[in-house]
Amino acid sequence: MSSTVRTRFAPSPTGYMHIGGMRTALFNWLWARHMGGQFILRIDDTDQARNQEAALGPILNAFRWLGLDWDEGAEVGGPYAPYYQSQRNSLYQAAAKQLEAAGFAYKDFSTKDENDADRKAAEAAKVPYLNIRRSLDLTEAQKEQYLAEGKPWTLRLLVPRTEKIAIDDLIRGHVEWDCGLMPDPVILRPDGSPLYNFATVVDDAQMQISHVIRAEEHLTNTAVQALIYKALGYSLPLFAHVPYVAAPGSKEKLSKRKIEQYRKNPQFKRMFERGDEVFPRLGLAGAQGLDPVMVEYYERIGYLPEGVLNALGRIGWSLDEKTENMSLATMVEHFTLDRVVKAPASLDPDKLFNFQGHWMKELAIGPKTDGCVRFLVQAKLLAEPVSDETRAYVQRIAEALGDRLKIFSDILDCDYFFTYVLRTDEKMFDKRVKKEGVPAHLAAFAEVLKTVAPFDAASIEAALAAYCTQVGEQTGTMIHALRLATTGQQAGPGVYDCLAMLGPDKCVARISAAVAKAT
RNA sequence: GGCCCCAUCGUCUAGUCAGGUCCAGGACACAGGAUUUUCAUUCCUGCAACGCGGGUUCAAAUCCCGCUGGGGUCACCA
Repeated sequence: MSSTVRTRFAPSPTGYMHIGGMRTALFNWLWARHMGGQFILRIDDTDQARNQEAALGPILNAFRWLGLDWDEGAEVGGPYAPYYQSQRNSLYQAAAKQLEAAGFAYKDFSTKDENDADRKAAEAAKVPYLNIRRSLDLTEAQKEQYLAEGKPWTLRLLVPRTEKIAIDDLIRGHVEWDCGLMPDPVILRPDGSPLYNFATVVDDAQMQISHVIRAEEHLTNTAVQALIYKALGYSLPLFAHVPYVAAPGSKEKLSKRKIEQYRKNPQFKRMFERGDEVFPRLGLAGAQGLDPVMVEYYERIGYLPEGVLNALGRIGWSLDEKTENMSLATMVEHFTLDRVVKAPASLDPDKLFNFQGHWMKELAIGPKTDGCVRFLVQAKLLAEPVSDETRAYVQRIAEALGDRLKIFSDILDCDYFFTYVLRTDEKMFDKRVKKEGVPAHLAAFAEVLKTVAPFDAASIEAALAAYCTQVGEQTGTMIHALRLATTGQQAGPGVYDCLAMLGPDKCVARISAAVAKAT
């Protein structure tokens, strides 16, 4: 048995990679890798001229970002090239010819209008629609004449209406359809171009795909496809229909079309809001239209591939009864189709964020610093080229930030380390700085700071403790006041770390400015 | 509406195929507490589910039937 596992993902170039589609792709990739087989990335661009590079770029980029490589397919080629449906027309034509010659397909001269009318009539009569096979009654002479006249025709598969067709799905089990209820599907348009259900079968068969792992929404298509496999004389691949990914807190398929509605989704809301906050600062306002349905959103806002992958892997699949945090390698090692659930699962932004936090915590300081630098540069808080000294500074901030940095764009909240803006949250300012005795203490402590050496967290802490003891002021009061005066924030890394990183000059200047404002 | 699929805490899930160890386990979220003179982390505690009704059985979340509910799909889109 030459049973190497070959799976594929076949996106059509839509200009973005859908997060749900990515999950399906991941399962395909995982299964291929788990079994030591091949993963193929084919491009289903049979449709329109909406296509090509601009529309495909984000999709390939999503795979690269997540580290999901493909053995054959777009850009890399392979033994069954080409991997773009738009370039495989001769294959479809040959297969169509074969079907027609064998009597499994026929030319249908009916027009779309006629078919629509038939469909409406069936609907009105409350009977299932079946296309009326008028063209089958045509004599050879009539057909010749139509052809000579150039009357347009489509090629339809002749469905064996007395039969049943069944598959044994790896996830859903035995599923059966009554062919008597199936209209003859069009497999070739009047212009000769193939339709999805036909092209897919020709490609999957020719490319020796062993497991067709795809979203459940294709389950119904499988009946037609199975018929085409049989008519073409191919044996069926194994099918595995995974549940689709639903919108947060719902059972409805996550859809790009419902984006506006998702803005109000309580769980999605935070993601949108963070995006609205961050993307403009990164120079990504408006046009890009980044939203959490797209994989690109996560990359741009600073998620780690590990976080996204981990979350995706836990939508509809589990390793066992308790493992949550999984690397790609772990998933490859344990992934099996029989542990994929049958019911749709919704994307959980909270859980995704939690996985992200876990992997960010695991990330070594080097790459973490690189990520921060990248975002700081993009937000123009740092200018390129970034010197070693600056990089070291960012690293100190990243270290001080510790677990507070969840996604890379969080570093933008620390802009006070790079620029000075005295935030004017008046209420907080009044409460912490413009408070009886505090401005005077701040001014006095600023003088103390000038003499602290070395200017590190420990020395500053000792100096403040000594000062507070001496003047009989609460340390807490001073800590809050100092934080607000120097960073404008109420929360963040330890205040002594902040002061140390800022350095004596900036500390003194900012404290003076705050004191001036308060008096 | 026809066809098809699905049904365990708010959410992701374990358990269902091989009925008992499940008055249902883990995680996220949420609430409370401890640590941290901030925030984050960490730790502890709490909240919370087998859709309903029949069967089969000594025993059902697990098997069978029905109902209800949810969803997918019905193109000369993919």
